[in-house]
Amino acid sequence: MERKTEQPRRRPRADYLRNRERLLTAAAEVFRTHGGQATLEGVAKAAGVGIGTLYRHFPTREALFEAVYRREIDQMVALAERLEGEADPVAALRQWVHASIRLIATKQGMLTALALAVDKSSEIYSYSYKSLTGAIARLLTRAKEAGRMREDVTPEDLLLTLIGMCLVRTGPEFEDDVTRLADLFLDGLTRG
Amino acid sequence: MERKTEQPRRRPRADYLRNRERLLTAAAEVFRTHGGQATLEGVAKAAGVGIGTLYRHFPTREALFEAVYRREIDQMVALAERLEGEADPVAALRQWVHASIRLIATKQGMLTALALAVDKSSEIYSYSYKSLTGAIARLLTRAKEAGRMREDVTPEDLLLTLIGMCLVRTGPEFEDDVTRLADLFLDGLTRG
DNA sequence: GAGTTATATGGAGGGTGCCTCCGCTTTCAA
DNA sequence: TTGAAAGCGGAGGCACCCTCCATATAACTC
Repeated sequence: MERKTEQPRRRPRADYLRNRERLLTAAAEVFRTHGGQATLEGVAKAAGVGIGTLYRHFPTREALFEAVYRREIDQMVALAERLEGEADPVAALRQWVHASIRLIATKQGMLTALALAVDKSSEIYSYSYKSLTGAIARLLTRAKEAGRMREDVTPEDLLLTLIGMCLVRTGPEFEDDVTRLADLFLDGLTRG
Repeated sequence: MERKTEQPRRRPRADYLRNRERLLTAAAEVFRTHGGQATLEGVAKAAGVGIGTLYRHFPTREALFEAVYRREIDQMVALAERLEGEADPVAALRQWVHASIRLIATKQGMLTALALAVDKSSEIYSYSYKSLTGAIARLLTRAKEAGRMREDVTPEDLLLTLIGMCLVRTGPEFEDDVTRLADLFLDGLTRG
């Protein structure tokens, strides 16, 4: 028998780490400016590496999206957890929605990129969907327990509506417009 | 001076009309099954014409979308006009929303196709947007005049939200899911 | 129904992006 | 210093985009 766990023979090569970092930085920038139509060759060029290198680091377009945006998803989840401490559960939910819209606004192209390119069966999709649904669920439950929220609203309802509203708007008015729409929706779900 | 209006010297050629019809039929089918990623070469093939013929009839991808879907937009507008006669203005609005979702459901791929491929400055976009906004405006005004609707809701709010909700769902559950979301939204806007 | 002309056809071809593959280079560590 | 594992880049094959034009054909004229 060999050893149970093969520990890596070598530490990662310096060029590997350097190129990976360059690719992520370049990709975030290129997606932000070009949206979902950004070409991967453009990302590689911006990062100053060959296209082959990009594909070895991120074998699919989705893998690249995932690496670029997982951080943002995690931020949204973390914020929801922090807001569980808020006294007013409806205010907490609304704050979370507003903050999420603001976050997405700074990453113009993120959502379009995800919606256009990401297969619903992919890992990044289910990871994001599950994390966010879970985060919303806790905020929602508190509001319901306080009797301040329609009982039949699910976390999915809220997440999907929020995403949909973000998808139909673009440009400089994004944050204001989407916030307005989301508030209309939230007003209708809440009491008090 | 020549004659003011040049009347066409000849009537349209039979093959022109035939091919145009074939292209529209094929395009509707291909978009329905493949969504916005459908290739135009695929459409030409399905129609049994050369790619060059497709491009002469519809010089851009958007021109083809426009020709295929203008009818559907017009249907939604016509329905809104018919519903202006309804006694209950809130019920009328809800009926319109439900019917629109049902219509879109049968054209799976329509919305994705439009959202992915259509530039916001294009003719089909502004035509659709204006027609639909106008149609909704009249339904909305009646509901407001009856004191049954938030005063600060605009037709754009409703249209964008509806489109957004349609964008985030796909598959066999489409109609039920989207109707549910839209009802949540409408409930929150209306009184009585 | 033959000739004339306007109109329409199809597909080759040049351009671009996708992704794979593999010979060469760099880094690590012995 | 040197062997080999790990990583690199870009050529190349494929698919699709769209244009262009030599060829084909429908409509009109007499």
